[in-house]
Amino acid sequence: MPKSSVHKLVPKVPGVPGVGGTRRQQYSASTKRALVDVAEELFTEHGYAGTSLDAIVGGAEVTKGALYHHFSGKQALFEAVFERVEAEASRAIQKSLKENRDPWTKARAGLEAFLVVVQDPTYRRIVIQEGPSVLGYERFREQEERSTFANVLDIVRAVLHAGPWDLDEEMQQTFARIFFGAMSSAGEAVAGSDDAIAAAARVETAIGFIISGFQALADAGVELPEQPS
Amino acid sequence: MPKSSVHKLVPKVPGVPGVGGTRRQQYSASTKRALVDVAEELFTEHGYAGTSLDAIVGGAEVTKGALYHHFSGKQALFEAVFERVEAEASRAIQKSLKENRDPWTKARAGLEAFLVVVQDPTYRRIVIQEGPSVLGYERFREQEERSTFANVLDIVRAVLHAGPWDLDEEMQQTFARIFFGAMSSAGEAVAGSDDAIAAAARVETAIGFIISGFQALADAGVELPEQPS
DNA sequence: TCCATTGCATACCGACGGTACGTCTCCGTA
DNA sequence: TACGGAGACGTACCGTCGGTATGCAATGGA
Repeated sequence: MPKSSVHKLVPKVPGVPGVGGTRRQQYSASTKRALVDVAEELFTEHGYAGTSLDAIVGGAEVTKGALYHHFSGKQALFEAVFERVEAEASRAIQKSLKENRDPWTKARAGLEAFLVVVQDPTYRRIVIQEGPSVLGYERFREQEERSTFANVLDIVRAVLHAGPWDLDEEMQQTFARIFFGAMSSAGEAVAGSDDAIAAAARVETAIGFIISGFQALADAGVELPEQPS
Repeated sequence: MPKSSVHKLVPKVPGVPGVGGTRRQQYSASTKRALVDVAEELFTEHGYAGTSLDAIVGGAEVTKGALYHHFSGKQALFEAVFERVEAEASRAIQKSLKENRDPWTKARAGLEAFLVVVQDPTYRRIVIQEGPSVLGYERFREQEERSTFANVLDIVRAVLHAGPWDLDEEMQQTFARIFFGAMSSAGEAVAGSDDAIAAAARVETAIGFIISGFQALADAGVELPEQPS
């Protein structure tokens, strides 16, 4: 029963042609999306190792032939899921950033958005929990670098620029790394808490306090210690 | 050739008896340690999924029978490795903490020790990279809670206590989580950097700056914002 | 000396990731 | 309209690996 391709069940709609390439291409893209959809669901629920390819292709009502036609293997399929989840998270954060202009409030808005994202079970499982292990830390870092981490870097740049400090690129990256890790870990604490709302409030208070420390140093005109180069 | 037990090759030393139980117990403990040793090495090098039990028992010169006699399965073996790596890291950090008394310098010493630990490839791979995925986040958190994280919590308590703030338990935990995540992420940046020494220096500068922010707020007598409870 | 227990070795099973190959359908071209 | 090729799968199969069942020999207490 699940052995027949879903495409044959979808009749052609003659009135709406050519919006996404030929019919073949549309069908192909549809099965590919179905595979990623099911994989995202199962990976989130049972983890990477706990999800068999048979279960994925069964859920998508195709066979392994289809899977290996679109992806080079299980890891590549996971990577596709990973990228989609990451991209969506990044978009959500960027959206909240555009609504603010002042660096300090922008930072707080970004923090709030990140805390929402990190409570999504899919993001937690796919990106935070399984990501480093499945992709390896190198590929994981590369992916993060141009999505969620990029957002944090933007915020940090803005905040640092608001102070009297003139930091080189690497120092900005270091600060961004630190805050990114802080927020990831804090997000985990929030997501794992019994009362997520209260936990999120505590995190916002704590990081807000740290930011206040920055502001205090900025107002006092405190310089960074000398960098041995 | 690797099928014969190593124990038979070790003759009894009659002059040194009873320091670790009977001969049987000594042999048993020896093979168990050999398994954990080899597992730690292979897990570090090839990861959890990339390491087969055959490779482990081959390296330890025993068979799967021995492995399954001592451990309930692959995951249990990993857990044994994990605990040992974590315990050693925790010990290293605690040692550096005892050498300092002032909270602020204690914090900086702890940071320095942590940055050293996190550069150990074994710790990175076993604890940070594979830990959450293999153990699941719940068990991972439980383990961290009573080892490395406990150290960070101690430091944070000391620093917070040095200020004019009176924070409840949960708020202290929140701050500790934040700093723990910050240092983990920073450690990753250090370990993955081309010039680890320079990167470590940048991290120390950055976190030192954050701590300075705390000190500034403490000197100014700034209170934490109201907590909605 | 006896024998139950411990500590392992051996043989084997099922599941899973991956591959080889066959087949059907669509689409451009003559 | 006929057709040939390529894309998009389906099917059967293989090797590996985690885990299990069972046997056996050494050990050490009685």
